[in-house]
Amino acid sequence: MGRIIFHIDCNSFFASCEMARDPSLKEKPVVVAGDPKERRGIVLAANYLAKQLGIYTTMPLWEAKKKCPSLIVRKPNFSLYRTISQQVFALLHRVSPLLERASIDEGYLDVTEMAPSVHPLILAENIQRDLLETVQIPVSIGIAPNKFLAKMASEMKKPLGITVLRKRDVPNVLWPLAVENMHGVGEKTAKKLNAMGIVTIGDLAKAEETALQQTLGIYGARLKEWANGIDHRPVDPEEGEKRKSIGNSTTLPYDVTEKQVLLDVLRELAESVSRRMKQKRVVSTTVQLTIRYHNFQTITRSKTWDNPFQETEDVFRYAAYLLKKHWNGEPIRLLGITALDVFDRKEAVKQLDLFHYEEEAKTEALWKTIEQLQKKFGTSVIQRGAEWGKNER
DNA sequence: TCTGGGGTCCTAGGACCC
DNA sequence: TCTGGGGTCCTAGGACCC
Repeated sequence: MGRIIFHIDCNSFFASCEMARDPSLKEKPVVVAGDPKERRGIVLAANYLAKQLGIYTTMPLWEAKKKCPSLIVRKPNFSLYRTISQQVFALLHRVSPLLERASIDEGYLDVTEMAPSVHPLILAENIQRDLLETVQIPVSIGIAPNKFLAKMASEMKKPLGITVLRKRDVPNVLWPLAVENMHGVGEKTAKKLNAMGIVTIGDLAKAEETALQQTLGIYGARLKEWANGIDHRPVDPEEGEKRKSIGNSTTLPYDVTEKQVLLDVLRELAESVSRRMKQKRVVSTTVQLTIRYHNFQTITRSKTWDNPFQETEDVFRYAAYLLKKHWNGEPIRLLGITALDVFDRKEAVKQLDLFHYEEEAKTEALWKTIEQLQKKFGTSVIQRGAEWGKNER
């Protein structure tokens, strides 16, 4: 039995959020971008009017303004985006709890079980209309038998598109596309594939597996499967919720060499990471420090400690240790702190308890052995529970 | 006038243990 | 007086995505 998977993708999400909050922006070209004075002047999101003028995400803001002098620029407001994202997912969750969050603005829904009672196309139209009416967020929806095809389908019609992609459509629809249009193929992989003579998704689908394996490793085999429309990954609600790391980084307003300034920045980052860890009720044993130098060379250095931590003071101390140890003294453009492999605080308590019990069990076993030896040889040199101080004197 | 900030997954080498 | 092979953990970095 085939599955029916939806991929729901919010169109120009940050820009849509700004327009939802301020409807006067609707007929105007809008981007969300940071402050160029703080060296954060790149486009994070562009609405469709701005996109029509050739403006795209990651474009430097000055370039976008050159293309459109009347461009409206909004500072990013992440708490607004998180709030609206929650509203979007709350609505999707009411459709079905088989919902996996893939990022702040996209998710997968497994509606296989609903198919007998409602036609998928009607369902998709309802979802799209509800989201537009209740939270003013336009979405595109891809409908397909698996996650990969659903993702590819949602990309095909924007904004407010609904696209069905069946397995049998793959040769006609997917294979003619350039390989870099495929989800999972970035700049580097595209270059490698092109060098092997693989230009289209169709070429990839028919490529020889051993050759792929050689240049791309295990990833090559997966890409080939996807290119053939095969993807067995389940829609897993848990997967989207569990965090594996929590980090914060910041580009500094100028390249910094003063140690005290760097430590002040680290403290602020540590506070933020610690606060977020507490919110999520997780702890970690590994801190990673990211340093981006003035020339954009970026290094990461990490260290694992014995005891789980969560407090600002610990995060800061560990990050400062890494900075002291690894900074080569050159001007720094960006600093970041990440708590890696976070886990539930309750697990940490359990682990500590287990450790405790284990140690106790070992001690207990040792005493039993000693008691047995004493029985056997009839001496009692060692007394259980003896007060060592007294005995020694 | 260059190039944000939040993540995930995979690889690979060395240490260490058995 | 020559040097196996598997498993796990730690660390660093690359690629990708939104």
